[in-house]
Amino acid sequence: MVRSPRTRSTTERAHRAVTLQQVAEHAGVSIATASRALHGASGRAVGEELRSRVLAAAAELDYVSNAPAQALARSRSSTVGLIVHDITDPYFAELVAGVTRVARESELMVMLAATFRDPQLELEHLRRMRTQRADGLLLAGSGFTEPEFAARLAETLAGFAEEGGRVVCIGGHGVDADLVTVDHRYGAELAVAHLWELGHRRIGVVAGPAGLVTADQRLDGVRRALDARGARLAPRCVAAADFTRDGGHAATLELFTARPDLTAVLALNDCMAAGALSALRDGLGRAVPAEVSVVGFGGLPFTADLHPALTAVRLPVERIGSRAMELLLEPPEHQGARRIVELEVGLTVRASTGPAAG
Amino acid sequence: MVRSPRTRSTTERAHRAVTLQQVAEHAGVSIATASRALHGASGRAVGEELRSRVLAAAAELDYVSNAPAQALARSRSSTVGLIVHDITDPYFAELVAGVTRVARESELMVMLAATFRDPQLELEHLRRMRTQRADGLLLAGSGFTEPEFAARLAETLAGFAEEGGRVVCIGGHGVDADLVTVDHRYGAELAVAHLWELGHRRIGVVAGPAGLVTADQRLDGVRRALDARGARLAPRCVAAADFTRDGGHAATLELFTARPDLTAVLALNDCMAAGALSALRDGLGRAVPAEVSVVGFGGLPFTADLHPALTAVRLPVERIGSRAMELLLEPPEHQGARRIVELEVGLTVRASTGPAAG
DNA sequence: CTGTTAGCGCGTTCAT
DNA sequence: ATGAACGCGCTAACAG
Repeated sequence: MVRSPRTRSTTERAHRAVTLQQVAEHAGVSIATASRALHGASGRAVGEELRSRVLAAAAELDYVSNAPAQALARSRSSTVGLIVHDITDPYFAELVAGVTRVARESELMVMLAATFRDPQLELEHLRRMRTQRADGLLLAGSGFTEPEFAARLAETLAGFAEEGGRVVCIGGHGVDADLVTVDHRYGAELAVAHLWELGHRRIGVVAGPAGLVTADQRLDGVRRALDARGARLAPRCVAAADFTRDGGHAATLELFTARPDLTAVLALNDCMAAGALSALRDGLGRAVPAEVSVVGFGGLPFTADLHPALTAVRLPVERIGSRAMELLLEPPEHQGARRIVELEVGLTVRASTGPAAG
Repeated sequence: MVRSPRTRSTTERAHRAVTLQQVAEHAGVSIATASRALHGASGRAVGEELRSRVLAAAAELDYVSNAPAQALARSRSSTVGLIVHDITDPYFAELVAGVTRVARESELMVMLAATFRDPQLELEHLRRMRTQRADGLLLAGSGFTEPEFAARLAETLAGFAEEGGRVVCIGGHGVDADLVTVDHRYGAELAVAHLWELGHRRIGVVAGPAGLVTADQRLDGVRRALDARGARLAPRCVAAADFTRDGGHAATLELFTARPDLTAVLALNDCMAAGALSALRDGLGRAVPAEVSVVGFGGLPFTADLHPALTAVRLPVERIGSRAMELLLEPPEHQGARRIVELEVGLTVRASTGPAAG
């Protein structure tokens, strides 16, 4: 069985890896038997005798199966795509941890891509995931409300689904796909209720960029919670900025410039809350919580080490990630029905909130 | 050209994706021409006329190339593997950010895996990356000094390299591969020098688990820095624990139980430093920096928001990640020569260090 | 239980 | 410049 010695382009791999073919020859069996012995599927079991001979041969030759070839033959890549906004945000890091944990247990590879909240980039990554023929897609980024983007996203996802790919969204999306989320509005309600009970009536909101579903939901929750108490969220009581620490810092300065009389600020994510604390302390010279109370959103571990320790809406982030991955794996029972998993939110009260100043 | 209608197993993708074949037919050209028009390689250029017809057909049919098939045909997967210890550690998150940024620019997919500092898991992931025929491997985890593991690691990497895969390590490894790192010893030296100048003579070290190359190097740096000043690092002045926030907390308690007279503690990573601060404040009731000074290692953004703001050895983490990815892409000029890129470390002095108490 | 064989979708020689 | 045909490594029918 002579192998035709085609010349190789320089970009090609230097030496070929051991193939199933070689294992089969080495074990003196057919290639099919080798495949079955190694993966135990199709055509039922293999005789004990041959099975062990194949395994021995594989071990001896240091055989490593070729996933791309398997993917081609089975039209399943054993790979899932995970798209996040910003991995340096502990929220997404934790999410990724949850996803990868389940993925490993299921012997799936995770392809990671970050959008940095750029819709264009998101579409680009999506396309790339399609190219890779990912078996599934976890969308933790996205959530842009901009209509044209939403349309293109829906289109791309439809294409992906049509080819048999599964999609699970994390956090609110305008997309018709399975969803793992929390009740962001209720979370905001918890935060407002807490502040309200402490006597706060002038509450500012450090918000994320407009046009992100999750951010909008949280803000909406604040609004409704205040409405329910006969209060109103004045426009000047909301400052929007990047969903980052520095964004939170800037937004807080802006907020207190417009409304120096605020007694509490609710940041719509943990990173922004960290920025808010810093702005209040170093930029504005307001004591927390003596003069101003601060609440975060997420409640990730690092918020316990902020100063003062942050009161925050608690999201089960690792669970969100792992549940999303699980959902991707469980075949949907009812064809076509959109599955929605809503996990619980809570409030972790720590030192950054206190009674409203006189 | 009748397509044999094989029945599909249920695990297979529902509907086939558009193939190059179909694009070619739709454009009325051969499959080879379609391929060339779409990727512009091999057999030189394609006539303007046909080229645009192919492009139009591809767009019309929403053609998305099949990466596994390409990988099989070209023996290149356009995929790199990235192995980290713990993504929830901001250090690794930042590293991942650097890697993915460059990967995107180079149109490469990144497969992420986390070891949680389990050598077994690391080997398992490595194998999986081989299976995927990753073009390259970025090893940010690993760094275990345990001989048997090192041997198996070397073996696996050798196999990977033999098949044409490239490997770049991040941080010290006992592995003979290209390396991007910093001078951890010098970083430790900076920290010790800083504390020494402030008058500290009884310095404790909150160390990571033994058997990690990086941790060992940092500890060694401390040792040498103290030696150079005629001091000694007593065994009881070193407490080891997990490289995590809680590990740092526990180790600090242990440290001060054994040596209540310490005036400074150097944590060998940022997370542990966060734990140290918490232990000193809440567990031990020692004021920082009035009674005890604390230095971290990494200097990631979040350390600025700790209380007090952390003095830390500053590592260019994002750069480390991006340089590693770049190194993976640059073909080595001198065959066989191991490339080592060493990036600069510095010291960020903030509020957690001060003069040694009386 | 085991072997034979036909594709999976694409890149790439080799003719034309 | 274009097309025909082979093979990449593997899975899954099908035949024994």
